Amino acid sequence: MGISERKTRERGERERRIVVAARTIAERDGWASVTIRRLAEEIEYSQPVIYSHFENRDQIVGAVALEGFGELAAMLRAAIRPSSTSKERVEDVAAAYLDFAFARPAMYEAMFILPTGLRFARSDTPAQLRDGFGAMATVIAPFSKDVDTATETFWAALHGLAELERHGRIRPAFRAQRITLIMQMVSGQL
Amino acid sequence: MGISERKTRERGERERRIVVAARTIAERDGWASVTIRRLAEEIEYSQPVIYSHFENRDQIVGAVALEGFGELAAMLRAAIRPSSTSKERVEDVAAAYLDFAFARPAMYEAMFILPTGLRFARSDTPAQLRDGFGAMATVIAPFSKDVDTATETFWAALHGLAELERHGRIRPAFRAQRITLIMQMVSGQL
DNA sequence: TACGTAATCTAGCGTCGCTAGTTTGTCAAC
DNA sequence: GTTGACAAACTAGCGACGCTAGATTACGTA
Repeated sequence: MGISERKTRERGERERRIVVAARTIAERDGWASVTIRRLAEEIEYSQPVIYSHFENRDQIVGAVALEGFGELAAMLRAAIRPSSTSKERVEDVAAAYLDFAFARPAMYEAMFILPTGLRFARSDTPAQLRDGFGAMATVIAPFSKDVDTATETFWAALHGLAELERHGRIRPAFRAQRITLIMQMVSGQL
Repeated sequence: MGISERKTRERGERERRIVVAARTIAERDGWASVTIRRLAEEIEYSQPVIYSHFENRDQIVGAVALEGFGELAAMLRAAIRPSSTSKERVEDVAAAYLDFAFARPAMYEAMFILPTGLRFARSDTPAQLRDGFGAMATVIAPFSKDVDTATETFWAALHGLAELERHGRIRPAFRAQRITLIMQMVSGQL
């Protein structure tokens, strides 16, 4: 009988609609506007139905963030062109990272600022969470013996640049120069 | 007549008590526990009194954050020892910055994560907000022609390290190695 | 057709930020 | 000393939040 399969499928589709609604509202009106009541209205079910899909609001943010990590990883990988030099690759990945952060501020917030219940560096950590790191590690590898530490530092530098610029605390006009300095850290020379 | 002076003074003291209470509660129970109701109870006045001192909750967070910027600046300046080499100074300031972030997570959150209504890079920007940057610029200056950009990048790297480690996304055990890499960025050689 | 379970809903609890409207306190003029 | 005006502080409550207990409806199975 395909009945229970249909139910499972419909349930999955409804969950998707919740996540899509959360993301859409967040990107248009900010995360403060993503309320359980509003999501329930959006999917045309009552509020408790939301809680049959997610334990709490944070987990909904987490579901959106997980999508974001997948998309960030894809963007970083896409930025790596085979024809580039090793240095250009690092530069391109850095630029792609910041582009992502500024083009999708709500998504970036879900991924790095808001509580999400996501667990990093564990055995059950989803692939999306590892993949972005992997993309960065790929371009960092040629420059470092301790790739993990170098990648962590590279990532941190990019994250800091994204956050401080997003909050208006460093000058947007000098973004390229700052990336150049990051390059210097990675490559060990200018 | 000293009556109005007394009133002004008492009003100022009450405002201090609000800020101190907010900070104390935040450091003990997190910012979510800092509610207007709780602050009112703490200072033994009704809730509207809080709003005669601050426009809204964000401004209270901002007042605490402002204190934090002053204290961070002081800690960074204290980390600069006259006997150190230029490189050691950068290293000491970096370590002091991260120490601050990890020792006072609630304060760091108020300063860099939460909405505060504070305005940076403006004519009316308070001295505290500029001073931490100044301390970093002091130790960066010997290594760079464009001190502002280099300091921004240094600051961003430290902020990123603090945030990613605070959220458990990079390995605490490798903090020193990451600082070494930041040094490399600053000094242009290992 | 009757039943038991699963799915969904209504209604509401406790809490939040914030504020309208009222009461209380204080000081100056008569 | 009484009265009136203004400032200070209070009570009470609005609308919204996350979340949930308990009632109701829909539906596959016997």
